[in-house]
Amino acid sequence: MTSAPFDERLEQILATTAKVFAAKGFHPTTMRDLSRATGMSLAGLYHYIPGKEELLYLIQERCFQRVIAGAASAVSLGTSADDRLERFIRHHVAFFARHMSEMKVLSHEANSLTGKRLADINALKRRYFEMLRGLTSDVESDHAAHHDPHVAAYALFGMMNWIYNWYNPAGPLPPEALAERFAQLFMFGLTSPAPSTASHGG
Amino acid sequence: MTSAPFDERLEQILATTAKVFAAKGFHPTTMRDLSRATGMSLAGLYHYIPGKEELLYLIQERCFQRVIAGAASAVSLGTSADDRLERFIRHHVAFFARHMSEMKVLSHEANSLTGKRLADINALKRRYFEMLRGLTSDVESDHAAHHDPHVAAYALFGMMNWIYNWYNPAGPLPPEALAERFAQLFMFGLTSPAPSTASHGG
Amino acid sequence: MTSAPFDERLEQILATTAKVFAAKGFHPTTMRDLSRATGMSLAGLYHYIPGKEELLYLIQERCFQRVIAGAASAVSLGTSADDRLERFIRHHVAFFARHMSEMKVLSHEANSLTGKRLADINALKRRYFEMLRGLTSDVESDHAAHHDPHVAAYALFGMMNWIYNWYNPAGPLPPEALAERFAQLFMFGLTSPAPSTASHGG
Amino acid sequence: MTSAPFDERLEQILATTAKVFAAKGFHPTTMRDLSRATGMSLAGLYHYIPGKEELLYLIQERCFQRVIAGAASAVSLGTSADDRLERFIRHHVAFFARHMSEMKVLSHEANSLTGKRLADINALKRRYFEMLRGLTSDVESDHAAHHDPHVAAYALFGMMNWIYNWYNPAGPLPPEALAERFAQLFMFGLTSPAPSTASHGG
DNA sequence: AATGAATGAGAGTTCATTCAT
DNA sequence: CATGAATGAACTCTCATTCAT
Repeated sequence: MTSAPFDERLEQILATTAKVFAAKGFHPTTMRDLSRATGMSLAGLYHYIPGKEELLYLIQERCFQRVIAGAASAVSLGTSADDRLERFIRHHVAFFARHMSEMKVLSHEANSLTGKRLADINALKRRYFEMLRGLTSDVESDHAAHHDPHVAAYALFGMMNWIYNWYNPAGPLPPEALAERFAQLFMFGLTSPAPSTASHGG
Repeated sequence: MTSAPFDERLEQILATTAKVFAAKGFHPTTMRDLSRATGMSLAGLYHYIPGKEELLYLIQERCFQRVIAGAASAVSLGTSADDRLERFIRHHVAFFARHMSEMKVLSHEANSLTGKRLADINALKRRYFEMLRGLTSDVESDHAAHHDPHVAAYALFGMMNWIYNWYNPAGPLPPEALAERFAQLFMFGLTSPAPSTASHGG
Repeated sequence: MTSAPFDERLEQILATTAKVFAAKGFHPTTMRDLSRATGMSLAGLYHYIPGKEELLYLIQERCFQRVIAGAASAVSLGTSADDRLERFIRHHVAFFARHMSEMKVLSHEANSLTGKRLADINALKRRYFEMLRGLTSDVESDHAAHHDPHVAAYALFGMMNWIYNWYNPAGPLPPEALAERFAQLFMFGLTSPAPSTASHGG
Repeated sequence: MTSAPFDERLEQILATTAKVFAAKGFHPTTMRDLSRATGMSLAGLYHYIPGKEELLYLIQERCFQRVIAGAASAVSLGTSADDRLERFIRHHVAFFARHMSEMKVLSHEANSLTGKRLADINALKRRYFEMLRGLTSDVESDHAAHHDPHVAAYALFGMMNWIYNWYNPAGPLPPEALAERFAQLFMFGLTSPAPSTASHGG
């Protein structure tokens, strides 16, 4: 049983494709690039997917389903509004760091899909966004800080999604530290003092 | 002498092109799209620019020069580190709102250039980034909040540049209000209370 | 032993293929179309035939052998030149109506074969044509109507073979009636009166 | 003024294309074949037409418009039903002989178009068919030969359109003689005596 | 200054066919 | 006997760009 079953092979293709899309962008990437990167023939790729756009769709769809599920699970363990928001942030950043290519493709190629595929992904995006908006809204309520909560949610997403432009998960700043910094920045702002290390234990 | 001079015509072309690039993306936009949008013949366009990539370069280069100059001028009026940072934010958001297309092209097509053109733009980007990093660094110093300041700068840029994904400057939230909210969020965090309206007048 | 023997299976394939070729044309039909239509896998088809062109060849070859044999047998019962010609016409039209797909493929895809296969089919075509030419020639001799007899034969074939463009055997005009009308038209022309119904009985 | 204007060039392309389509068939013909046959680059062709199917459409549409106009004009000179029908036949055959390629493409590629283009051509085809059906109907009335007149019209079209399968206009039988023979066959049948040669001179 | 015409290179996709299992 | 997987070759069409006028 040397030949991998269909799904496994498709998974390989999607993983490789995500890397190439992340590196070159969806439009500049040619099917021939993907053929080369996957080691398959051009026609062979079409055995697994009906076209280039479907590749992008599959990458985005799977990735979104996973972040959404992961976030839901992470948030469910929270004990307070603040705690839940922080868990959301930690999860998002950690997931992004672990799936850089896919998440970059999700963030950067948001409008490279068309028609029904675009609509599908946008529906997922809305779900994910609403999740975060609920959390920021709750935090603001708790702190009697009443603002338009969708602005805060978008601000946070911007902060977090922008990282594909600069962050290297293998660099000196580990994802957990980045997540914590983001959480602190977003909750308490730039002017808040660095939390004492002890505060974690107490 | 009904025909506009060269530079004026080029300006028109760049403005129109920025809109089309913003709407469709750089790669999906064809020279024929630009020919149609500008009302010029395809060959006519080539009298003003040597190629499609140069259009992108010119849009990005001019736009960057202007934000940088504008930011420098805005910041120079600041009376404290906090004030200077807030002025930077206000300026960036206001500029973005006034030049949505160009700024989206700047943010989204950061890697659509190649070679020397890319290097040129990246140099400008670095200058602009360093400007903000200096400001966040100063604010942190003032507040004895010592963190890696480039993370904060990137976070703020992410927050602000992400707006091309959701913000409508002509909608209910005017750019000034958005800028203020961003400034407050970034400086004091989500948990800080809404500033009293009186603070505006006083 | 539920699986049909090789020849039976081949027959099914040819019958299905003829329908698809008739409906879509030889060139636009893909092997995948045939795989779908026959319910077999793509590779499975290749167990029965060496390629797409062979399918067309087999359909044409068998069909031609049958019309030729049928025509010979029908004509052999004739009692006069006129009678023999009429029998040929009746047989051709009836056969066409009973094997619409195959006959359309024969008529319409006459030049979709290449090389030896084309030559083979053309030889059969010539044989069939010569048969009819002999008959029209005899009729003309009998009526002292001397013309180039191959023109008449081609005219009649045109009249009869064209029916795949318009005739529906399941419609109001049954094949026998069509054949009779063609026979009358061809023998006596448009201006001849309709034969009295009585003439059939007497 | 060495370069031919757009329309003239398009005309050349259509003429050449008709020949190639007639020789190889629409589907087997590749755009590269047409590029070679016209002496233009592949991309150059697309300056004149939006795609391969449009070439087929234009060839069929123009050809149909011309036969229809020519037939109408020819028929209008007729002095009796018989005369008008004969004129129609003569015109059709002569036109076919003069425009063999286009007429073969019209006859043989009747269903290679799709969608609106197909509908358009089918509308023209109906018009032309109705023209002939009116004529055969009138002739039958005059001769008190009452049959379903559309069968006769289809028979005649079959007779005439089939010629692309065998007739060579440059061969021993000139188009006028072929037309006359068809007219005689169709009006009076195979059994009618050859018209006296004198009738030609007098 | 401006353009219609033209093109080389390459894009995504399809196809008939093969082969290991 | 049957098939999923795979592929080389080729297809239609598009693109950024050039050039004669």
